Amino acid sequence: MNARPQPPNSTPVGDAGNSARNGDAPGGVAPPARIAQTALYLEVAERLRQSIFAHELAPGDWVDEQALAADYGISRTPLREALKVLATEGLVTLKPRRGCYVTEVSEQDLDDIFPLMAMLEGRSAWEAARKCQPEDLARLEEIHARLESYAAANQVDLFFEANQDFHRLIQELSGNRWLLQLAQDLRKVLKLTRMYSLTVDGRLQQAMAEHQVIMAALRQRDADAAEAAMRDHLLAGRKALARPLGARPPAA
Amino acid sequence: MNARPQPPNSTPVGDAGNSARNGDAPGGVAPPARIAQTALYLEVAERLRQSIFAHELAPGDWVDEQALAADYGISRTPLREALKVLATEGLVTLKPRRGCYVTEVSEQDLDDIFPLMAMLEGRSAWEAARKCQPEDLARLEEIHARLESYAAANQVDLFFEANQDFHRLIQELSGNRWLLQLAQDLRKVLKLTRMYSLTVDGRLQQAMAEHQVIMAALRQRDADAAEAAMRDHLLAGRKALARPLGARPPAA
DNA sequence: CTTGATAATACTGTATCCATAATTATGAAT
DNA sequence: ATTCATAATTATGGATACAGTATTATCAAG
Repeated sequence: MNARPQPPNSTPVGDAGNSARNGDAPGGVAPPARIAQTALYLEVAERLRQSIFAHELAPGDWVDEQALAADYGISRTPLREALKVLATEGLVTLKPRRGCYVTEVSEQDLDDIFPLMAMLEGRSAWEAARKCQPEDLARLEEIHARLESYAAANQVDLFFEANQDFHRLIQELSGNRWLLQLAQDLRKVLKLTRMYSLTVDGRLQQAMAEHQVIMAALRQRDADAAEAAMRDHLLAGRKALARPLGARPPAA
Repeated sequence: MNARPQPPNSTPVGDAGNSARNGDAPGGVAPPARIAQTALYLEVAERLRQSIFAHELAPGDWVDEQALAADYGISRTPLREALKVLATEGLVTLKPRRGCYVTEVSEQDLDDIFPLMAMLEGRSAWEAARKCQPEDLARLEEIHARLESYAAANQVDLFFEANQDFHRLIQELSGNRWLLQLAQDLRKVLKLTRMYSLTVDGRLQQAMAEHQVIMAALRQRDADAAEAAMRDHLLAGRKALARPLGARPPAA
């Protein structure tokens, strides 16, 4: 029992899994322009995540601490702290005395994770349907419209981004901080696979059709229907991912 | 793309959230007897969790880094790394430049978390019912029997421990590593509340009755029934917790 | 030529040190 | 007497230095 500097003025709980990002030059050293209010290790963690998602650090790769520290223009200390965070999130694996490796996601992992995501996102949709206000729905409609145009133009990358926004907004609308947290943790892991499913044949159109059902349920504020639609949407996503895995070049 | 020391020999993924513990003297310095294969920061993290669950570090408390480091007989570096991990788990809150505080769980948080736990543990029971083998069931029966005797003797602490084992084993039997991970993350947060619900009136007996239903479903390998029973069990737990919160002395 | 042991190298893990920012205490002015 | 401003103290955040262990390369023996 101690509270020397000051008992926290009733701040309920911390947001683990921040998303700080700054516009540092990718290869340059950090100039003294760091007035940042956000902890360095969190910025580094986010930057590492981006590198991992972009497969600059590919699954199975060894993470060279001093090389990265030199590259980022920082010392090893905040980098190591960031790696601890990513390890807790499951993005990297820390082997004692052997270093840090980017996590590899197996087919089994996907089979395990997708049903969970379906549950969590289904629940999000359920809660969102009950709580969302007209202005929330409007924001969803806006993203939905963007998705539509991206799908029509076959803009896979933009579609992917907007799709993330769509799902994330629904999770936020659920108003359940913990639900959001869990879903995002799993999504981070899924992003390791690069989700090539979206590039498959008519997956974009199929996804849009599924989104339509979700939107319809939300508009009617039918929680059970929204939950079912979202769950089906996720499970369909797993199926689409099932076929092409392994043999799919980046196609940049 | 780099893999200098050695490409990880196909180890799929790391277990975030280790549970390493050694028998160090609580206040003594760590002698050179550390041949430990487990990283120090993980040991420290586990020790901090125990302190938090035991309310030696109570919700809202400030965590004094150097005092703790001195107490543990280590430097601040591994302690800080451990705190980053706990922050990611949601057990503590790191405020930039202001220090580290033990997370406080609100009533709202409980309302958010319990339905999630009900979902996750329900799913665990569902998967466990389909996958469990006779020997697995035997282990469950053993724990179940212990619970029965503890309940009869009103041994709350022992009951609590065995109850954790019961739930955890079912989650393990689900064979879904990610499901286990999510459920345990949430359970850690719930443990912050000390779960006084078990001490209330006939809650132990009620919990046993609910466990009976779960066991019956598992014996018959009825996945849907097991899921429903587990879900109801968790939600009943929330109700039991609803009344007495706030006014419940430790009663050591 | 292959296989084993030994030495060298390099990286991880921990400790110590320094700078910066926040909090607190003290003093002065209203 | 109360309040605001300023200075001192203290803790956090980051960098650097050091120790220990794993890996790799070299060399010798079979």
